[in-house]
Amino acid sequence: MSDSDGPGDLTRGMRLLWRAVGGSRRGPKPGLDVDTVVRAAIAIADSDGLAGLSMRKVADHLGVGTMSLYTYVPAKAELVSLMLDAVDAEGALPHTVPGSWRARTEAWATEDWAVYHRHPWTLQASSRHPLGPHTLRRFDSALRCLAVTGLPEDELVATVDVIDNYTRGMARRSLEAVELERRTGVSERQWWAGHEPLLETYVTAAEFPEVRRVWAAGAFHGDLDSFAYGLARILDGVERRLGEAG
Amino acid sequence: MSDSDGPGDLTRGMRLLWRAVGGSRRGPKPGLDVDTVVRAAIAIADSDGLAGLSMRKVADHLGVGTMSLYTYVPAKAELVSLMLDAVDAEGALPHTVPGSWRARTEAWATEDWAVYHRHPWTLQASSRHPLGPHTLRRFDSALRCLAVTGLPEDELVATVDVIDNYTRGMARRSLEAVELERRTGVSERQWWAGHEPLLETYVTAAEFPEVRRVWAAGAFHGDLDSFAYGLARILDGVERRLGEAG
DNA sequence: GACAACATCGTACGATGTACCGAGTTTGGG
DNA sequence: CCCAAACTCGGTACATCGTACGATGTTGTC
Repeated sequence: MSDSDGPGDLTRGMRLLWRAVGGSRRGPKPGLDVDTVVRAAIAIADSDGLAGLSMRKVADHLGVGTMSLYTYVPAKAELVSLMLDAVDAEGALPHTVPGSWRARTEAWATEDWAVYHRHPWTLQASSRHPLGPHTLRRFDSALRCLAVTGLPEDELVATVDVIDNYTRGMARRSLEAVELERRTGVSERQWWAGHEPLLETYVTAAEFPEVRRVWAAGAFHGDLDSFAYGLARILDGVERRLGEAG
Repeated sequence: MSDSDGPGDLTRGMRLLWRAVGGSRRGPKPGLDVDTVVRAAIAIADSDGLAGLSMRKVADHLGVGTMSLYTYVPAKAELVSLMLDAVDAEGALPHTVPGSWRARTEAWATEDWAVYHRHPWTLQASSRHPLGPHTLRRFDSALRCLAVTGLPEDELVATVDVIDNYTRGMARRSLEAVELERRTGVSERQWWAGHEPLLETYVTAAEFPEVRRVWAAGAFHGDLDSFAYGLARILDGVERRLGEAG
């Protein structure tokens, strides 16, 4: 993760994201287009992660020279911005789900959770990328999920932030195990089995009493769906707020 | 962020983190030690970010050859693991704060928020690093903040996860603006002013009705402390759960 | 005093993003 | 119809990165 995957000139990236780029007239017909490059890059990131994404790999995948990519994309940072926005073009928008605001919000969070598992690299990308049209459309849809609650506008935005951050964070945790297995071939169960003696030694009840207590109670191996549990708590909190306001 | 900042051999990194490294007898006295290297690395990351952290810079800062660092640290990934754990050694543990569980939890979240602002690079590091003793001690302390609620152990862990993820996510958002200004010299207010015409053009009421509505209501420029607001909603949700259980 | 174990670090290698420039291709304006 | 402008393509080159390797020097133990 790094730092340098942030966009350079924001306005330049913005115009590309919003497809406000002047179509050229003269010169040879381009053999590729931005979307093709972005699709190829996403395919590579899906299988190799963000660190495995290099301009050379994308170019090879497309059968062109590395530097030809720079005809379509000003730099890697902008490419990643485009990738992030392209991912948000997938799938249905949550506000169209029938039922209560709570049902819609749960559908939205669950769908996002699935997207993060389909494209784990989205969680590795820094969040300093400019908003593209598809990302903003999803944000609009999320706001609409909660609009019927009648919450004031600033609280609405803050509530969407809570749910969004929670979903990202839990997906990140869940993906750690998956990524660990992909890279080392060690499953989570095997990892715990292999490290249990080490943990028993260092994680003493004297120094970490509460950790030992919940560990002994099986809190780390239980079958509580902690994503759904946490989401339910958050939505309970929102509901209570609705009651307060009237 | 990348991908390659994940640790290689987990057991090797673990032993270093937990300081289970055999002290050597023979040979010249080491001129440095692990903690000195880690402190220097943290100082650089604080000012230059994770991407600005290179082994060469750390070595220069310490007045030694680049490769000498590898005497103390097996690779950069393990160095970052050590840095993350070292940061968690700072400050008081939240469970010692007097008052209700709610007051303690708020203190804990606020303290973490401050840590993220003191060391923004901790949010850029991937979360695939092994847990060190200080990080685990903070986790233990967080569990203790909520233990008096009487929640079942698995729900306790899930609740800590909710709050932790929320805090990280909001800190990340807050730091975007800070980092943007640091790198480009453009303040958030200036950025909005500069992009307002562009936004007015592309973010149409037809395509993004709800975004336009909350924008017009000033939801993005208001002075709602959205971090505190979201935290209050989450803790409300926890309280309601306590009522349900008995 | 010899030898094993260690610290130090110069050199070198393979990646990476991308600046630069030359060469080839298309097309609008005269 | 022609040619210069505007463009695509991509090879080469450079700076920067993590780090493997091995030579050289230093220290503690027998």
